Amino acid sequence: MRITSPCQFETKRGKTNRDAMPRRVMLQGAGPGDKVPAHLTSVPVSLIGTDTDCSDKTVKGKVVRKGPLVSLASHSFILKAVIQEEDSSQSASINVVLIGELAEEFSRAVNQGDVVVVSGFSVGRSPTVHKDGLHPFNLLLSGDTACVYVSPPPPPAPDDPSTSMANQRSSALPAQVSRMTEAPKYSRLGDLKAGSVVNVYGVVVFFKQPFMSRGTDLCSTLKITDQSDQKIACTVFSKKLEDHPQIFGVGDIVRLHNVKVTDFKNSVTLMNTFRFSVLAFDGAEGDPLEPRTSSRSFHLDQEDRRTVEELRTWAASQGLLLPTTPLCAAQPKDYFDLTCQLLAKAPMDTTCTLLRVWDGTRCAHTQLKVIVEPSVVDGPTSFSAARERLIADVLVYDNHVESARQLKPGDFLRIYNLRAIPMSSKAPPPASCRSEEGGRDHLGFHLHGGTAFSRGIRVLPENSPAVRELKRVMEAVPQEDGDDFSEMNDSLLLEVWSTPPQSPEAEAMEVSTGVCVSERSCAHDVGPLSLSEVKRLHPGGVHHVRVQLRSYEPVRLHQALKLYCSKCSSIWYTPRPPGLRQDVPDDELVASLFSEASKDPEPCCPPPWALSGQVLVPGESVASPGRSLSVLLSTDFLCEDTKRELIFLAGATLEETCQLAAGYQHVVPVRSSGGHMTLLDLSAPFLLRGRKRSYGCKRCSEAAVREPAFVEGAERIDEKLIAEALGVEPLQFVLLMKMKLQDATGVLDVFLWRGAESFFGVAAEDVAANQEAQDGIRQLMAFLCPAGGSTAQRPWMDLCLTAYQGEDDEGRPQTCYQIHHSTVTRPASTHSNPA
DNA sequence: GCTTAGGGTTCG
Repeated sequence: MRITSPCQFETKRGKTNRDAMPRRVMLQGAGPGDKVPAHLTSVPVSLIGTDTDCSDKTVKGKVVRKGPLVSLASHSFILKAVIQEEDSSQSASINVVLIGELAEEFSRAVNQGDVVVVSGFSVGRSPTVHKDGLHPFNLLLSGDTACVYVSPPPPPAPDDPSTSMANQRSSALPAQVSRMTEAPKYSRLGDLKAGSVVNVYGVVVFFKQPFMSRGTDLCSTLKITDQSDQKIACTVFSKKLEDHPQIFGVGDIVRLHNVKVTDFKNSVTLMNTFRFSVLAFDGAEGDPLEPRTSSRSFHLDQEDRRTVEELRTWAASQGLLLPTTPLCAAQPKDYFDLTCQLLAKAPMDTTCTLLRVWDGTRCAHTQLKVIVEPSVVDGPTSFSAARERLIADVLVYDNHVESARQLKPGDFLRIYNLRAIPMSSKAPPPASCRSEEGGRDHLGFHLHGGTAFSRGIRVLPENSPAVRELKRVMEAVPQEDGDDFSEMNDSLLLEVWSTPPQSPEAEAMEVSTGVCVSERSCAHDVGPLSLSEVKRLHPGGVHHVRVQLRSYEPVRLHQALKLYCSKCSSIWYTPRPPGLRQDVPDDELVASLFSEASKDPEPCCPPPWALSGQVLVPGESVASPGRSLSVLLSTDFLCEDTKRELIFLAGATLEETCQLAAGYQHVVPVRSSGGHMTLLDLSAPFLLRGRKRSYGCKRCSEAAVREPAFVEGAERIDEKLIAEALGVEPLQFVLLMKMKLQDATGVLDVFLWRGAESFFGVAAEDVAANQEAQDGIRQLMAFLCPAGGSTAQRPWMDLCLTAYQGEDDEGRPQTCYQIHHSTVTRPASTHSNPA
């Protein structure tokens, strides 16, 4: 999720001195010392357990998953990967956690698909075994002895059409060289030099579907742009359709590898070279980051994702995304792109095919219907009268007849540059056509021959956002003929597509309908405004609106949970709440920080104010009996009532720490370092209280283990007191969402942040700690914005918005909005039991 | 063997 002011995002990127770094990720065949030492013996993954003597052992496996490189404080890194044993008859996978420089080097030098041999590891319990179903233990690689030996993947089979770029390079070049180019550099489109071969990202501003050239190949042409604001043409020639970019529309984002920069008529042009590859992405912010490619192996890392997100944000700010037009909005003489489903098709003659399509909306104009012989129709030959009113008859000509031949009824299509042709009522339509009713403005839909203006047809995959939206609209259309359906008028269908009616009467009608499910708690004496009125006003005001929720980000709600530092105003990504997925840092990473800290305990003398002791971790079973851990107790808290309130715990795993946190009021995880106690890295919680975990700001904290000041008369210690003593600036859990609101006059993006807790009626801290609170928010969002529901089904909300001056990504002033003083009041029926 | 295209609305 991207937002603009008032919040600043922290980008967490460490720096390391690469020249000073010893190489411990060895490329086999790259030089001396790159071979796995002969005295090491390989151990099968299935035999790994905590009793494995790891000192002279190696584990070999293919890297089937490589996680992002996550930076910790002190310029250190952590990275998680999964390796899979290839040779064993029953394939076994195990998590590998790398820490420090090794993690950074691994991230740079190892790709998914590589075979690695690891040595110098230790074995720990995998905290994610129940979730990922992988090996109950994991391999921890850190310190000077840990080493990774890498072999490039085997060369691809000669008949494999989806040969990856990495594979080609690995087989064509020495390993060392291939790895140097493994993290590709991308050129800005403003910096291209003729004659060079480059990798680029760009937003598509023009494209043609692949078409047959006069030569031997299919040809695609693109025009792309980026923040340097150059529009660069790109031509792809290849006989194979799968080599071509899969562009669905203007605004898509493409990543091109190995394109040659040439000059044509004093303009820079890009052309594919023999190592060319392309990925395409949806261009809308918030869409899944699913690359479209027919290559089965490609490399996409965090940096790539970040680049795509940046381009999406930039493209949105430049208005580069062009929406398609629903049938109900098609006007005579329009050229438009139509996203639709094919119901039936029929050949008319050798140069013309009829496609019968619908998109769930009804054309506002009387349509020309094409009469065909039922025997030549592919698909149903007749539909109910109600459905028939929603069907558009599209005639496609010439080169598009061949594309139409490949289509099957049921396919989801995008038809580019479709023409709505007004048929004059004075000149009678051709004999093969009849109008639905007698009328003046009959519309015919034609896809003319040629490829100008992207003209063509493309099948969209079922999982694409456009098709999901299309299905959502279609599902809202009643299935049966009936009175209710015949009552359904065009304005309702327009509303389903969220195309605002223009007339004030329509506005008034819309605003007055619907059940309202929220209330304002503010005392502002202002009247309700429409969104279009709000947008016309300058920042600085407070507005009351009645709106529906059109969409929201992040869709994965746990990502709305952030950690906020009130001192430096940074918003940090949250650690994953138990049981949910999160990117950085997740529970596995937090767990490995504990594991790392619990290894090789150095002797450590307790500070004078503390007493050392032992605590027994409750054992789960005979197989894993409880063990004793050393703890420090503050002497001040040894008196009768408070002695169980604060303990400093060293050498415990995350799992053990959580178990102890259930029995003690306040648990501070510590480790010994250089003979004295320190806190763990601040990616780990500095304090656990029952299920609640407290985190500190990496920027503002100066952590040290110190005795909390006992406040005279205070009955209990709390997070604040402990954080102060430890020099930790505690982070606050916050909820942050971006919502797209709509009313009959338009849409408006607003933030829900400061007002989020009162909006949802829940504390962010509780959302972080318990599943019920998370489920509650999820249900509430589903109620406000039901998946598959029509706009008409969405409840209305009375909201109070504050408008303020923020900045966009380039620092330009932009009016931002936040929801405040508003609470959703759900009807009783939606208070469903989470169980 | 190393081109092909190099956008810019229509027969119907």
